[in-house]
Amino acid sequence: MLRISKLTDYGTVVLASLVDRKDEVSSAAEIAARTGVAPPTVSKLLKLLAKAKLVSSTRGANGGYRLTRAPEDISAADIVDALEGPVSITECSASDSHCAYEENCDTGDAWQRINRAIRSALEDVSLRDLAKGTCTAPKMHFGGTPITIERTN
Amino acid sequence: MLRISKLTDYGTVVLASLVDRKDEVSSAAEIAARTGVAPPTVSKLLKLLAKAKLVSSTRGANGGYRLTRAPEDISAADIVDALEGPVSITECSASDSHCAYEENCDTGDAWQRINRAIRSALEDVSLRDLAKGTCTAPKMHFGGTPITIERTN
DNA sequence: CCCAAATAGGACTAAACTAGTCCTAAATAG
DNA sequence: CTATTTAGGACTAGTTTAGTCCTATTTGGG
Repeated sequence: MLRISKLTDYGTVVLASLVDRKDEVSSAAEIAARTGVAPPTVSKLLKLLAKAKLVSSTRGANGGYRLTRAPEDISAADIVDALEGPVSITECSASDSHCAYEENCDTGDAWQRINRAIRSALEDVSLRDLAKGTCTAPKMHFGGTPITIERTN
Repeated sequence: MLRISKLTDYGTVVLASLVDRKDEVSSAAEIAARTGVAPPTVSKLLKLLAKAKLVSSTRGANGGYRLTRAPEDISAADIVDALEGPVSITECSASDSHCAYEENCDTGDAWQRINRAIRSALEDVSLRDLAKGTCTAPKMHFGGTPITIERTN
């Protein structure tokens, strides 16, 4: 029940690989090599993460990405929001959807309580916590062969 | 982020429609008429819910479904489990998957903390709570036209 | 005893979403 | 000026989800 997408999963791996490199930039290719995630996918992820301001980018030769904030200040909620959008547990509790029965709806309430609880759980875990190890991707295989994830600590 | 499936959403609507009918059985067709959810879908849902023992079924003429327990004793977690399976937030924290790096993995920890928090949020909300109103489905449309959900209370 | 009303179970189709790739443009260091 | 690297978006393939339908089984009632 209730899965985050693989992309988000990879996203944490990518971000985790930047945790101990606050002062240097890493190119998408380097990150791909380090994490074992396919280069085009890393690239896509970094673009999304840059748009969400979780990483900053430097263009041109010797360019690359770095975290914009300390790993302690990036929460799992930030990552999920960046990569999956702020969609909510039910259509009906998503901010931009409105159901025709809204006026006399009491249910939303219960779902929204659940929703808030989930959010706060996600907000309580920082990238630092997630980066303690980096097994998030593992069960994954690329082209049939299991990938190798390098630990960065 | 983190959506439950529409089927689960409809599932709560279906279950909610049984809340105040503890002593009679309702046929799938009746429930479909009451909730506005398409009959085959209702049927499918009820089979799954019956398999999970959230409803009991009576076959044959005048048969139908009823809740097996009081609405207070059915949690949102039960419903999600019944309709989506006990899948977890990451592949890696799902009970039956094992990643190659498990032995030296500390990350799972953080995700699993999130996972537990989500579960407990789901366990804290009962069908009774969810049934206070029944707008869960609404934003949905069938064949392009918005459906009408009858309130049962 | 037979028929109609129901559920059980599973096969199947279509639509939506996700993952992943690739191409072109713009920026920048040397 | 050229090689490197990000930005942005188009596109494809694969998977998953939603939804439908068919056949078998059970059971109440005429």
